[in-house]
Parts: sequence; structure tokens; C-alpha cells
Amino acid sequence: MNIAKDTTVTKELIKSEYSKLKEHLGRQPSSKDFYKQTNIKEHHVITHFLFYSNLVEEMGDIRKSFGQEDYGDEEYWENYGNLIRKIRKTPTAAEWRFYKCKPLISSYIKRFEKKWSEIPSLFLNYAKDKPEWLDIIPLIPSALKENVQVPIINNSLEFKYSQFIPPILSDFLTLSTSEEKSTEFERKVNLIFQMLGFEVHNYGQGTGRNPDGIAKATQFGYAILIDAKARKETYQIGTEDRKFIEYIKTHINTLNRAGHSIVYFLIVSSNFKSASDISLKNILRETGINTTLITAVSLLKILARKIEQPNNLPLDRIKDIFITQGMITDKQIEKFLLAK
DNA sequence: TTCACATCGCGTGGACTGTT
DNA sequence: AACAGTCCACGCGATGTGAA
Repeated sequence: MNIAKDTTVTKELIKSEYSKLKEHLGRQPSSKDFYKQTNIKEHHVITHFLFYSNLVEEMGDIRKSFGQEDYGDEEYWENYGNLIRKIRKTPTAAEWRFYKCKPLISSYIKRFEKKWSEIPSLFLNYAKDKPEWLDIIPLIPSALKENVQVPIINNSLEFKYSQFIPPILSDFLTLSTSEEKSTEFERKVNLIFQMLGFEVHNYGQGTGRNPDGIAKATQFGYAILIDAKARKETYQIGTEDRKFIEYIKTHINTLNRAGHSIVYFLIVSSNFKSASDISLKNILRETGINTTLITAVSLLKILARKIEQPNNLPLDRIKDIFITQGMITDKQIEKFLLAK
């Protein structure tokens, strides 16, 4: 960008330069950043905004105060969580000092207006939906856990997987159990298949006889009809098999014609009631299609593995998962993922 | 004696002001 | 428009206090 001397520096120009720089830096620019990295001069800002802070506020950002670089809440919790991970327990005040952690305890107390002994539960509250912390949540005393209601299911995704899960899926397991937000759960299930490398077609709700999504692996000649079911407890197929049979019948011919000679039907939910094979047999008998049930946790594990070792999980290998009829246990998934 | 927590004086450095 | 100066919130870390 170049502002010639005769160009009028308008308010709008300043604002657009501000947002550009903010995007570039990935954070709110300080006045120093701003004057250094754009061609806007201080007096331009002053003529339009009086103070730099006024510009910052008008852009919806936080007015910076004096003094040292602020720690964000996130840094506070990140540092706190890191020490828990290191010493495998919530730190005492003495341990915090021993490991020379920052910010100081007094800063935690001041900032959150809580006692040091209350920080663990505050941290838990912050970390419970974030996959990067799932591995240390069990290290926080269980008495505290009850207050915050961590979904138990979250604990079952170990760090070795959770570290590879992208932030947008941080609430995935929670969504899998919240029936009110079923659409969001469906969307994210489709997103996972997209991340796995499938070409995904979203249907979502209110589109008639459609599953929630169709994942196509055209070059390997197969496709998966996906139905996502957010359930608080367990999911039972029950009488829904009629509906599923319709889904399949609606799509199978088109898919076959487009070169997807094999079609699978997959149901994703938080948990399944095991004994429901009558419905599955009905589906198989009427459509010739294999139905597979997979938990949200297992699905995340597959994704984590795919992100960690993309070459080890090409789409034709992923196909093997869906050969199983019925419920795939977590153990089977683990075994599958460890195999070369 | 140990631990949790509070208190206080200090240095820092960026927003803001005044001067040239 | 550039420079120099002021101001003060923030976090640091030493030290104090009181409970177990």
C-alpha cells in the first residue's frame, strides 16, 4: 500500500488499514505496530480519532492500558495447564514458585479474584471443552469435577489423539451428547469426513429423504451415507430403520451410476445400545447395504490418526472400517489404527 | 514448620501530553 | 511532524500473616 502525499487519508482508510494489519499480525495492533507497519501517521489518527485508543475501541477492540505486555486469559491457563501436565497434578503454591512459573500466583489471584485453591476448578471450567487439555482433566481432583460437569465421555480421548484434533472440533464430543444442537453435530460429522479426504455432500435437516451427508471416495469406488445422531445417553435404531432404508434406496442408484459401486451406511452417535441387529438386518435384507455404527470418540481417533500420519490412512484403507456390520468397538478402532 | 494467601514497593514501557 | 517528557496499570517478587 502506498499513500501519496496528496491522497486524503480518510477515516475509512485508517480503519481498513487497521483491520488489515490486525489480520496480518493475528492480534490487535499496538499504536507502535500501527505507525511502523502502515503508512498512516500519528497525526492522521489524531485528526480523525483524537486518540489511538478511540480508533481501537471503534474497531471493537480493547483499549490497552499502560505498562507491561498483558497476559491474556489464555496464556494464564496455558501456563497453568502446562505445569499440571508436567507434574501430573494440580500445583501447590510452592510448586508454582519452584518451577518458576509465570504469571505469579498473586497475579492469578488478582486477575480472577479467586483464591489459589479455587484456580483448579476455574481452569477446569476453561479447559473442559478444549481437546488439547483433555489428557490432564483427570489429574484435577474429582471433587472439583462434579461442580463443573465434565462430560465423562470427553476423558476417553487421550492426549495422543486429542493433540491432533483441530480447534473447530473441540466441542465435538459435547455436541454428540446435546440433542438440542443436533444440526451442528451433523455439520461437524460431515466436516470430519471432509478432513479425512472424502468429497462430502451436506444435506442436513429438512431435505426430505436424505441422510445428513454423503461422503464420496470416487477414485476408490465407494461412498458412505452418513447419519449423525446426537444423543444424551445411547442411541437405539428402533423403528428408524424404515427411514434409513428409504435414504439408501433414494441414493443408491445414483451413486452406483456415478461409479460408487460400494455404498455403506454409517450412523455416528455418542454411544449405542448394542443389541439392535434386527433393524440392521432389515436394512441389509431390503437394500443389500451394510450398516455400521461408530461412536463420536472413535471417529475423532480416526481423524487424529489421519492428521498425524496422512499417508498411513488413505481412503481405500479407511474403507476397511466399514466392512464391519454393526457396532465398531473402540478397541477395534484402536487395533485398526495401530496396524500398518 | 509448612502452606495458602495477602500486601507493598518497584521497574517497566506504551498511551498520552506538551514543546519545539 | 518530530521529539521529549509524564503518567500509571500491570506484573514481579520479597516479605508478612495466620491457620493447620
